[in-house]
Amino acid sequence: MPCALPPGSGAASLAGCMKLWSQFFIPTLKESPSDAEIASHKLLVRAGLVRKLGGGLYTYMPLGLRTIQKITQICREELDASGAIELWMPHVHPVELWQQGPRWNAAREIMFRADSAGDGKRAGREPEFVLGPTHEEVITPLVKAEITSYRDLPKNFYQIATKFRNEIRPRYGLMRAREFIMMDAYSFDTTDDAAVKSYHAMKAAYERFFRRLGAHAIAVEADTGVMGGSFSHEFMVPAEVGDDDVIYNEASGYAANREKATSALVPADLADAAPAGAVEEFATPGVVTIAALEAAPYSVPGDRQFKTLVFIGDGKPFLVVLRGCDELEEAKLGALGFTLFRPATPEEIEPVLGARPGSLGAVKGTLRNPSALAGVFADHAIRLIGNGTTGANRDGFHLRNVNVVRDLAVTKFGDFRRVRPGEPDPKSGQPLQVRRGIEVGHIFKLGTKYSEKFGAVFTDDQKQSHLMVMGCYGIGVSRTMQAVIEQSHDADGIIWPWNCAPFQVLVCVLDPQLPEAMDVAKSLAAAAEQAGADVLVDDRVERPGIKFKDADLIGIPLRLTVGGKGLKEGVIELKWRAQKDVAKIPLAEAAARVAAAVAEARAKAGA
RNA sequence: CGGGGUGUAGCUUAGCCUGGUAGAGCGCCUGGUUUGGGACCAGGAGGUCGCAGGUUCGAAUCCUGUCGCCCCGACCA
Repeated sequence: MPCALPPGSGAASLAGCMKLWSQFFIPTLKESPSDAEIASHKLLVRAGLVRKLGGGLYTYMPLGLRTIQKITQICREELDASGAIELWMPHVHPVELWQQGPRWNAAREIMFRADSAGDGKRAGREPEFVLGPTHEEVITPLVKAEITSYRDLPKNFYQIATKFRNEIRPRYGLMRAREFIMMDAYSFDTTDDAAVKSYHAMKAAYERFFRRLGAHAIAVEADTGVMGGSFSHEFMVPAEVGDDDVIYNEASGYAANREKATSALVPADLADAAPAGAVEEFATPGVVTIAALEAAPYSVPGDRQFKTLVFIGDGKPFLVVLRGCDELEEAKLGALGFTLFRPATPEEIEPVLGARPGSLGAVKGTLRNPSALAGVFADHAIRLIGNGTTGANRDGFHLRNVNVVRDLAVTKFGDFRRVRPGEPDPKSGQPLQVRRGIEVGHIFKLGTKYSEKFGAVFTDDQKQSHLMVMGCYGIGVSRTMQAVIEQSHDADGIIWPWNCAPFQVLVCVLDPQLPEAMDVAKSLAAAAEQAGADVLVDDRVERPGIKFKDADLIGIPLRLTVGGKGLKEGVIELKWRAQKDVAKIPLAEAAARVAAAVAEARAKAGA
C-alpha cells in the first residue's frame, strides 16, 4: 500500500494521501467497450478502474486498485478481529502436492500448468508445477509439519492473494476471471464442535465485512456434497446478472442456493399408497419421452410417471428415479459419495437395463443385470405417485400399476429433484421464491478430508493422536468490487458506498487557474482529510460539463464544488453522489460543514 | 469443449451482400473563440482492414485455414 496506516488507527483508510486529479491517472471513457455486456463491467472500464489484457485477465488501474485495497483492508481487519492469522503462500505449486490431494482429478482441468522447461521437452507429460486455484493442498502439509500439539490449536490462517483458474468461459469482466483476487482462509481445530465454532466465527466475520463494505450480501445455505449437514454457506449479492439462483422465503428466513434448496413437497406423515393392482405391461411404440407418454392415447400425466436416469459413478452404473414432472438437480448426487460421475451413454445402459433410454425403469425383475448396479436412488417425491407408470426395460413397452413400495428396487431414498418456485418452504410451508445472485463468498466446514490425505494430526492431552478438523473459507475480493458496482450505480455512473470508495471526497475545482479557487479547494480538502476522508482534487483545466460527468461516473460519495461563480457569492457547493440536491455553503462555514459531513458519513458507514 | 456471432485508427463504428482511392464520431496534437452538466471554428497526426494461404489484372470485401474476442450451455470466488 502506498500509505501505511499508523498501527491501531482502525479505519480502512488511505488517509493523508490527497491526490490531484491532474497528477493521478483516471482514464475515463465516454463510450463503453463493445465487449462489456452488463452495467458493472461497462462502468469498471468507463470509470478507468480496470483495463483488459486478455480474456478474464485485467489490470487494476490506480483508481480500481484503491478500492481493492479498501476492500482487502476491511477484510483483513475483520479476520484479524476474529482471531485469524495472515500469511502468504506460493502460487506456483509442485504438482505432486495436488496429485497427493483428494481432488486432483476434479481440479486438474481448471488449473494452469507452469512448467520450468520452456523447450517443450515436457510436452504431453504431467506438468511440474501448477498455478494455485486455491490452497488446501499447500496449507495442510504446512500445518501437518508445523503443528503437532493440541496446545497450538485452534488456528485459522488466511491470505489475500491472486488465484488462477483457467475458466472455460471467462465472463462479465471481473465477475468470472481467470486470474482474480481472493481471500482464502483455512481453520484447524481439535474437535468437530470446535470446528463448528470456527465456522460460525467466520460467518460472523463475513457478515461484519460485507456490512462495513456497504454490500448487501446474504448468507445462503449451500451444497456440501459428500460432507452432508448444513455446514456450507454462500454469501450472495442479489443481482439479476448473477450466475446462481437463490431459493428463499423472506418471512421464514430460509435461503439456499439452487443446488442445496429443498422443499416440504412431501409431507412428513405421508403414508405410502397400497398397490392398486397387478403390474401390467403395455405397448408404447416410439414413445421415448415423458411428454409423449403424457399425450393421447396414453395420457399419463408427468406426475404419475417414474423417470429413470442412468449415471456412471466411479466406473459403475447407478439409477436415479424421479417423478416424470421433476428435474434432476445433479449437484445433489454429490451426496451419494462418488468422486466422479456422469450420465451414461445408451450403449452403456442397454446391457445393464435391457433397453435404451425411453423405456427404462427400476421395477424389480425387469433389469437385465441388476448386480452391475451401484445402487438405485429414488427421490422422496416419487412416494407422492404411489402407483404409476414407468419403462419396462424393453424397448417400446411401459409398465402401469407400478407401486413404489412393492415394485421398485430402491436402494435409498433421498433429495435429488430441483426445487421449483411456489413450492412450500421447508421451514414455514410458505411458498418459495427465486432470485438471481452473485456469489461473493463461501464458507465450508471441510472435516478431515484433507487432514487425512496429508496426515495432519495432533496429540491431545492424553497423548492420543487425532486428525485435525478443518474448515475453508473464501471471499472473491475482485468480484466483490464488481458486485458492489452492480448493486450501486445509476445511469450516470457508480455510486460508491463510503467504505470502499477509492476516494470519499472529490473537490471539484471549476476554475483551477484562479489561485483563490485552488486555495479554497485545498483548505476544504485538508478539512475533509483531517476528518478522516480520502480526498481527490479535480484540478484539471477542463470545462465544467466534463468534470461533472466524470465525477458522476467515478462515483465519489461526496462532491465539493469550488468555482469562480460560487466564490463571488461567497459559497461552495456540497453534493452527495447518491442524492440530487446541492447545498450551498457560505465559505466561512465550509470547512466545519465538510468536516461534519465526513464525520457523519463515517459514523453511518461504521468506518 | 459444443452451438452462434464478430474482428477496420486509442475507443465506438460505416464500408463487405454486388471486388477497383478506407470513411465518420469520440479521443489526441496546433491555433483561435468559448467556459456551471461531455462546447465551437480552422488545421493536423494516426489504419500491416486479426493472421496465413488461395481465387483475381486487382481483395477490407469472395474462398480455405488459423488465432483472438463476445454471446448461449456444463464449472466456480
